[in-house]
Amino acid sequence: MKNRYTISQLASEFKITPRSIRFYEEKGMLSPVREGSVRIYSGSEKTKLKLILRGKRLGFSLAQSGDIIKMYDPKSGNNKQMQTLLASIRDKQELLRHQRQEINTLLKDLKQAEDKCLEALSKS
Amino acid sequence: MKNRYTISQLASEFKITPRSIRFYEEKGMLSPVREGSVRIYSGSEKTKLKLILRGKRLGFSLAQSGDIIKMYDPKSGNNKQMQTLLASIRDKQELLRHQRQEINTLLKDLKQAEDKCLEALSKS
DNA sequence: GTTGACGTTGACGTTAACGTAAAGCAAGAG
DNA sequence: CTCTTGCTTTACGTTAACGTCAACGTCAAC
Repeated sequence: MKNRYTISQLASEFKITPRSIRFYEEKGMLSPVREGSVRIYSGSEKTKLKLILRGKRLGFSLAQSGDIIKMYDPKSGNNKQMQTLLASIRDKQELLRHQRQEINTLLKDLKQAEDKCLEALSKS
Repeated sequence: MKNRYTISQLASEFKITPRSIRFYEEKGMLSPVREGSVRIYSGSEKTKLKLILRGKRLGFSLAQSGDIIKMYDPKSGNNKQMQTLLASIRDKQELLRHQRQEINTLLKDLKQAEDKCLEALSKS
């Protein structure tokens, strides 16, 4: 994994604007290193960005995506915090399984719609 | 399937406000019958609403949810329109399958995070 | 007959997630 | 040295998706 990305490299790779990346930083979700005043992104920062965008596509808010990201580094907090984290991880899993179920439902419905389309076309 | 719902019945059933339902109507996504001036929702209107909300949970915009809804009634348009509809149905299917894949990826990652949590807790 | 629950239509306010424009530094090309 | 390119910050604008509020109608109940 490469370890040096400029803001516009990431922007073009993920098809977003630099503005968005800076915005995510404002929200405390990214913390690139500075060289002088320019932002340099490490591989793990890039991964965070990827997770943010994936979250977006799945309909999560930035805050929610932020929560998910936090789950990736155990943060080595105390015992109680760990329990809390574990609980929220399981919540998120539950939510994702539910979402997957809804997608399956929609896919089934769309398959029916597709069939109706094909039938209509065959009769023309 | 019942065939008469008032706006607040639907609102409370779906845990949203009447305001939201009227908003969806403004956007042309619902068209309840009027009795005098009050809105009466049929079973199929209710189904539309359900689809709108499901779309929302899956991260679709209202416009996108609107597109999905249109796919459910073949509209009996002409041949060319049907082809277009079929194409967009397949696009949406593709998108949903992709989303499902992303969910699976996230679930895998969360499972790892969960394991790391459990391990950290067992050592305390 | 008025109170209260429920409905209506505007109109304006709000939040999230950026876009856009202004103004400036820093480094390489000509 | 100037020009261009890419990055920076600051600040205001925008869009989607509602929330909130005001002002009113209506019908049953007390």
